[in-house]
Amino acid sequence: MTPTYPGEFEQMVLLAILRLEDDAFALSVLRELDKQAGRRVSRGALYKTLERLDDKGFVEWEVEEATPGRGGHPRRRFSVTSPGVRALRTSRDALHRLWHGLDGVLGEPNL
Amino acid sequence: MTPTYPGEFEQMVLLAILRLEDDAFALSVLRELDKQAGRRVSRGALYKTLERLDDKGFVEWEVEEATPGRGGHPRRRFSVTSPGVRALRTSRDALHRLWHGLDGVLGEPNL
DNA sequence: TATCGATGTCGACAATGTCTGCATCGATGT
DNA sequence: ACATCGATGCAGACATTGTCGACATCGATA
Repeated sequence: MTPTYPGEFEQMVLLAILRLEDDAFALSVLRELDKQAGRRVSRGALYKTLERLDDKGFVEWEVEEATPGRGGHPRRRFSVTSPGVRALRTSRDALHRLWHGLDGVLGEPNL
Repeated sequence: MTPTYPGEFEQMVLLAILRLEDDAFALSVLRELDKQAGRRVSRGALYKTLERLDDKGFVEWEVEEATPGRGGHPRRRFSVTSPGVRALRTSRDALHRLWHGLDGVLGEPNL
């Protein structure tokens, strides 16, 4: 069985969750993605991705314990599992190796 | 119009082509991908990706001027176009920003 | 009570990722 | 001559990801 790699967007979602730590609710992830990566997607797009990451065991979540007055569906706090972190490391390392030595062409990272 | 982002594998292919410089023929790209990123795919998979990158204007190619004795189809030498390099920079910067500060969780890059 | 805001879910469709099988055509072996 | 091999390339099919819009829920507030 050939391993299946996390897609481009899936990686970003995982990273956004890690950065948010205890504040990793879906909509915060959406904002973080926009802020850090300039990536804007609809909520539906994000939820689908989150669902797929859950299927792969890369994220898990718990419903938030009642926040005072908040209507609608209870929100879920996401977190990245160890396999998720491992997958992230693998992808990052592969890209690093390919980027290595190409600064002349790509220029320095623009943070 | 929402820009469409290069996928994970597309990025790797572009990077491999850049690294190979004058030796960027399809099968060399395949070897480079395996060597640097540990990513093995079939030839068909690569050609399809190359075709799509061409449609997007991220790569271009020229047929090789007769190499002494080489049967089969003439091979194509690929190169990344400026839009291709730009797209690569954009993706890289987005990832860098998301990675930034997560060394504690992800560990140092393993080159 | 009508709306609003923050959530979540569904179904559809587009874009990417990936494979297998087939075709081309020098070189080499028999 | 002929069968095969090796390095290429192409086409079809199908799986996985990426992405959206529309709809549902339910406190708070107008």
